[in-house]
Amino acid sequence: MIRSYQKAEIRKPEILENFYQVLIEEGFEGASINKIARRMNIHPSLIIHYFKTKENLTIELADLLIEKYEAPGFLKFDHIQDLEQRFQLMIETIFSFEWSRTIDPGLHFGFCYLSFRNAKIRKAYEKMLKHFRDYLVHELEFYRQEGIVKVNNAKMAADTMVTLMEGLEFHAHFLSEGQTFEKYANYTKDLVISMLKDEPFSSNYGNYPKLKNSPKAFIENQRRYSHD
Amino acid sequence: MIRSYQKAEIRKPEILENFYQVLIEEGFEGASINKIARRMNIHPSLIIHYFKTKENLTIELADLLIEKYEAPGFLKFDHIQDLEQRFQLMIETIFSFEWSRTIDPGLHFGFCYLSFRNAKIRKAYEKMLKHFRDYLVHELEFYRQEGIVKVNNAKMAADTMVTLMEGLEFHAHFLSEGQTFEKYANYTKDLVISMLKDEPFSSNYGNYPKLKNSPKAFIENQRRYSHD
DNA sequence: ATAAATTAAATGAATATTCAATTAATTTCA
DNA sequence: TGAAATTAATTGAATATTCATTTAATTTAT
Repeated sequence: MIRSYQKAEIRKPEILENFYQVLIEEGFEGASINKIARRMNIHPSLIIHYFKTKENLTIELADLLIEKYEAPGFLKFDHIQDLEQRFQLMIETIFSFEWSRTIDPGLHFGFCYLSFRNAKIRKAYEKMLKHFRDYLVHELEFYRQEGIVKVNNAKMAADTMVTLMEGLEFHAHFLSEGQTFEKYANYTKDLVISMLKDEPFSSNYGNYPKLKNSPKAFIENQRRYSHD
Repeated sequence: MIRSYQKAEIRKPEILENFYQVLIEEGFEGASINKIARRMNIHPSLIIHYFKTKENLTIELADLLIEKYEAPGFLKFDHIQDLEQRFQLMIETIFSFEWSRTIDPGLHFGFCYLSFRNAKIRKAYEKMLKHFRDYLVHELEFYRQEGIVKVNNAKMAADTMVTLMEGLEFHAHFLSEGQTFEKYANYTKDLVISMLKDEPFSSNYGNYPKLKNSPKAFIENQRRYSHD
């Protein structure tokens, strides 16, 4: 066997990346240290050497994936002057297909489940969600001061936004019936906006001017902040 | 080893019940045929005899749990004359703690995850959710005719109700921060009602007259229909 | 007596993990 | 600068354990 030497700082993330791929292909039941090693042409014990136990490996992967959501750049819209537009881009972003696919949806549910059994994973997940929720609370309070929204309970509203964001994936998997992600996402956006603006639902339903090319808007925003 | 003979029709559900318990205690990774057998004081191969493979065992358990949700009695409110009250009891029921705990929440997420990897489980789950959604569509159309609600897209509204019901468990697990289930559930109910009645959210927020003793109301309704 | 229910015994494959040995890269010191 | 010492990366081989499953035998009920 030809050895290919790598520094730990290269090898460790490489192992995590391959673990991620094996998980997608084989699921949590099917993913084993041997399979990761085979895939990488390295010896299984090298994985143990770096992570000690499989549990650690799983936890470190969870942490890594969760970091993706906490990357702050995607959720900065300060460059947009018009506050109404800025607000809408935020809604557009967090209910976008691209945003929902930051990690593989199957794995996402897998880690959700694991968080019921592993305190560390649960904590990490919780922290990420609360971090996101607090960001939304902060934003909502800003938009309230500026007269864009009318929320009397920002925390509850933010909780609901997180929950609906989560629900979007649930719906896409179980209830979409072949319809586009966008269709139900738009409905959800309308509901959220009517909640935040305190207007009857029908006044938003279908009327809210969806940004054309929302993926592009999202990606553009991503590009904008990827180099700082 | 003392043998305890049971007919298949007794033994099979008994195995499923014990599998359910082992799953709660040990999770999907930890649950094995041996552990189920040990728990029951029977031989592992008896389980194989009845279910052939572990996969079948899992699928049959999923089917069984899903049936619980499809039991029609819990969702019949015809005995209430006042339509507004009847409508509210429906909302109260599907967003109640008791309803959400029809099955263990951890397992619920587990099966959700499994549905990404096993087509049969996914199908069963999907069928159950759609069945429930269609029930809601039917009810919403009735209440619309009676002037209780104002929905112009019953299917979307019903999808959202299912999604929010699902989201309630998600919230309870990750975002509740020790607060009661009811607190966020009430917020969700208000949101749903404002969506269905097409009123501004604030006109319902906190004002919707929550039925006192909602658990009792739920259990009462359960009792009422458990013997037919 | 026959079929159903149950166990016994054995299977092989896969599992995570341990420990010692080997090779390469890096640092030390002359 | 360049050999020697040290550390880091990697493999090899072996571990015990657990796993689902098979086949054959045995017990019980009808």
